[in-house]
Amino acid sequence: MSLAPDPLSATFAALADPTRRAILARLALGETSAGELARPFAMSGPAVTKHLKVLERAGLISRGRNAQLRPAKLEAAALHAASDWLHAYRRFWETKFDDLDAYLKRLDEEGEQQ
Amino acid sequence: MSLAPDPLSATFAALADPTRRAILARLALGETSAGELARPFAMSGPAVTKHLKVLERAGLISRGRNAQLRPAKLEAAALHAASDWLHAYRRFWETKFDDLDAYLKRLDEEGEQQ
DNA sequence: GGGTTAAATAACCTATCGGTTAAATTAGAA
DNA sequence: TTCTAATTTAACCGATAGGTTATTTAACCC
Repeated sequence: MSLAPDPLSATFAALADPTRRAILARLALGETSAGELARPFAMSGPAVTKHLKVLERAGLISRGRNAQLRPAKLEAAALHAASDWLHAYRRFWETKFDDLDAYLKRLDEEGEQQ
Repeated sequence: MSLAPDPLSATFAALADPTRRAILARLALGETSAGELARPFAMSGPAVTKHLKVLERAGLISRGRNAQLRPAKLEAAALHAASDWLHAYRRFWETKFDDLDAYLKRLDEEGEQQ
C-alpha cells in the first residue's frame, strides 16, 4: 500500500490528469454513474474505476449507491483548498504583468516548442 | 524522452509535490540559486536540480545565470492558468456555502419561534 | 435459484517519478 | 594554467502511475 501523501499533494496529483479533470467537469453538471462517466473515453471500465478511486482518495468526489450503480458526486472542499493555495500567489502574477521583457521572452520560447 | 503532457497537467503535476511547492514559496520572496533552494531540504543537489527542471518544464519558473549560480525565478503565468481552471468550480463550492448559510439562518429562525 | 448488468479486484505490464552516487561541466579565482 | 565551487548529467534503483484482460462481487429481475 502506498504511503498517504499530504492532502494538497493528493489533490494536485489528482488534477494532473486530463481524464480526471474531464470527469470532474462532467460531475459539475450533476452526479452520475461510473459507466456514464466511462462512455466518452476510449478506456476500459477498470481504468475509470481507478481514476475514480484517485479522485475519491483526494477528497474530490464521493460515491453513493443506487442499485447496481455507484454514482459519483463532486465534493468541492478539496478544490477549495487547492484554490486557496494558488490564491496566495495571485498577488504575484497581478503585480508582475508589467514585466514586458519576461513576457516577450516567454512568447519566444513557446514559439520554439512547436 | 517523455511525451510532453498538456500544459495544465504539467502544472498540476509540478504542484503535486511538497518540496516543489516549498521551492515556489521561497521563490515568491525573490529569485535565488539552486544551492540556496537546496539548503532547507535533506536532499542531494541533483534531486533539487530535477525538481527545478520539473518546475521549469511546467513553466512555473525560469532560470538565469550569475557566474556559477543559476538563479531560479518564479513565473506566474502557469500558476495563473491553474487558478483559472479551478476558478470555474468556484461557483460550485460557493453555492454550497450559500446553502449552508441559508440552512443556518433557517435553523436560527425556527429556533426563535419556540 | 439462475441470469444479467454494473462495478470492483487481481494480476500483470511498461513508463515515469523521486531519490541516490559518481562523473562531467561551467565559470570564477589564484 | 590550475584549483575550487556550483550545478548538471549519467546511470542506476525501488516505488508508483496508468493502462490492459480476466475474474469476482453486488444487486436487481424473473
